[in-house]
Amino acid sequence: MKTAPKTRDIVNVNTRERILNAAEVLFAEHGFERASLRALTAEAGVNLAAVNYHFGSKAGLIRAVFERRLAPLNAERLNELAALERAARGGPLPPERIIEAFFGPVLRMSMDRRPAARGGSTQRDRGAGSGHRFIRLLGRAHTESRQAMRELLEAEYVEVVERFKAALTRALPQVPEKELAWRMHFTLGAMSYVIAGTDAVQLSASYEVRQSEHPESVMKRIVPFLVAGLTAPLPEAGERGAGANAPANGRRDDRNAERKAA
Amino acid sequence: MKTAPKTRDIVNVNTRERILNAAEVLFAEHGFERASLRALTAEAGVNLAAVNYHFGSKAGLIRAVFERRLAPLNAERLNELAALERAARGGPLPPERIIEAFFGPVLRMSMDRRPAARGGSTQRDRGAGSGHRFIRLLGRAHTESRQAMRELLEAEYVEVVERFKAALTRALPQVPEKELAWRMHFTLGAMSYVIAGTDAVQLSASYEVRQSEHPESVMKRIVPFLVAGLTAPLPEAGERGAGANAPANGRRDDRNAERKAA
DNA sequence: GTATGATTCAAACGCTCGTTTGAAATTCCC
DNA sequence: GGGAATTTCAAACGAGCGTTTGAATCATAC
Repeated sequence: MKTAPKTRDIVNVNTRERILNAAEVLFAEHGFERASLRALTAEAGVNLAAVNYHFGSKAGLIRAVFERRLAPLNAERLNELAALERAARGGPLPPERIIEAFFGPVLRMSMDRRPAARGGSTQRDRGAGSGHRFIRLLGRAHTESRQAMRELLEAEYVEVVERFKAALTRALPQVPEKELAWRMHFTLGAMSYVIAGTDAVQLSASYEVRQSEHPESVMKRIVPFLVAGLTAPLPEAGERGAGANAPANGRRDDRNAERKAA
Repeated sequence: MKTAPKTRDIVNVNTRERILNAAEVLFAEHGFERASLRALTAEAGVNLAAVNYHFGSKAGLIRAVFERRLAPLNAERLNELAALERAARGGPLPPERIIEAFFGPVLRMSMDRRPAARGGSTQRDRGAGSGHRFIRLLGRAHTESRQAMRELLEAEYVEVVERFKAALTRALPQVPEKELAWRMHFTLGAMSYVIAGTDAVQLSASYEVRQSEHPESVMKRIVPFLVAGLTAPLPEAGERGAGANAPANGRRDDRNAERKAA
């Protein structure tokens, strides 16, 4: 067909990477099941059998797609957290810094719109950057329910989750461990939803909201939201608290009112 | 095979409902793609062709599964909201009541563990209640990216979203419309993640957290979290507020840049 | 009882999928 | 330059999918 890779580019793009790049695109676009190896290898301009030759199976390919990007991403998260802790000299970190260290690398990667890895996209170039594509894929993976996918992500995430949980525990000593686990769960949900970009309920009229918003502005919006949630008054304590009836002014400088609970 | 439905039960369970019930189970368990009509009709104890006879196609079946439950669910949401507004006599509602009106019906439905609809589950009875099953399915649908699914949900949700958005706008007048749209987006993300029950990153050690937790206690935890987020200090305004300790480096002083909105 | 319409059934159709195969092409190394 | 290893290729395999078909069965009204 349109395979012109007889004459290799100056920078020879090997088959493995072409497959990985095409897989990122198509998995993000159609999901893991619906993206067929035939469509995928056509997009990459390689032979159908190449996937099984290089990755053993489709499942192996999926694993490789994640390993290629998730490891550096999580390493960056840990780096940022370590830098914060170094700067804090043993003191607790501000929760917003922790959130930023976790979410920032993802958002920054989602801004990465350089052409894929090593001059890859030979076929029709989709313009979208490799990072951006992977982040969409990652969001999808977060809400995936297949056992294999869960295990794959869990393995990659285990250290990151441990470290960030510890940091948050120190940053929010007034929040009991169980409560904090739940709040991290809510936090992860909000984040996943955002990076997945698949708001099934497009908020109707305000649909345009998400369109063409810059990642930095997303960060500016989500961090206060999550920090407020993480530091919210504890549920079991007293009244329903928060901005309850006397609502309006989101001010709530009663911040450390949440003294309750050990 | 094990099909004994020659002798109908006293309460005749018609084929349509048996299919819908089995579809709920298997779609929730394996997803829409992976759950085949063959497995589904076997579970229901009906003939393979019955799906196409009664629902036209697999897509028609999916649509029917949602319509059967989503319409009543959203009607209940609107009812609760209307009751709140009646009680408030024109005044703004407390945000936590609005959250509860939106999330409550879902959580309550997830507690519904009565046997399916009309004595349905003839095959091996899975014990799980029909409501519970559907909610898991709904959570999955929320993170689904297929165009048809998005449109289906959007159609069912459009009125609910409009009404709740209006209520929140009135309850939180200090939050600009665009900011509120984003915060609703985050809110929906946290909710979807919870009801989907597919936390890919199981928070490792605290994995047991989500296990066997009662819905009411989930509600008690998530409502303060979300209300705090919805009423958080605005990002462009003044300090990062919240529980921010003081210190740390990353201070960005460009604060009130961005004077946007209405 | 018999005609009529609705429903169920076993079987097959056409298609796409992931994977395998064995030969051809290419690359590598001496 | 030649032999071995690696990589690519066209083709096919076998399985599973959603759907269709046409006859058998059932329910209902005369």
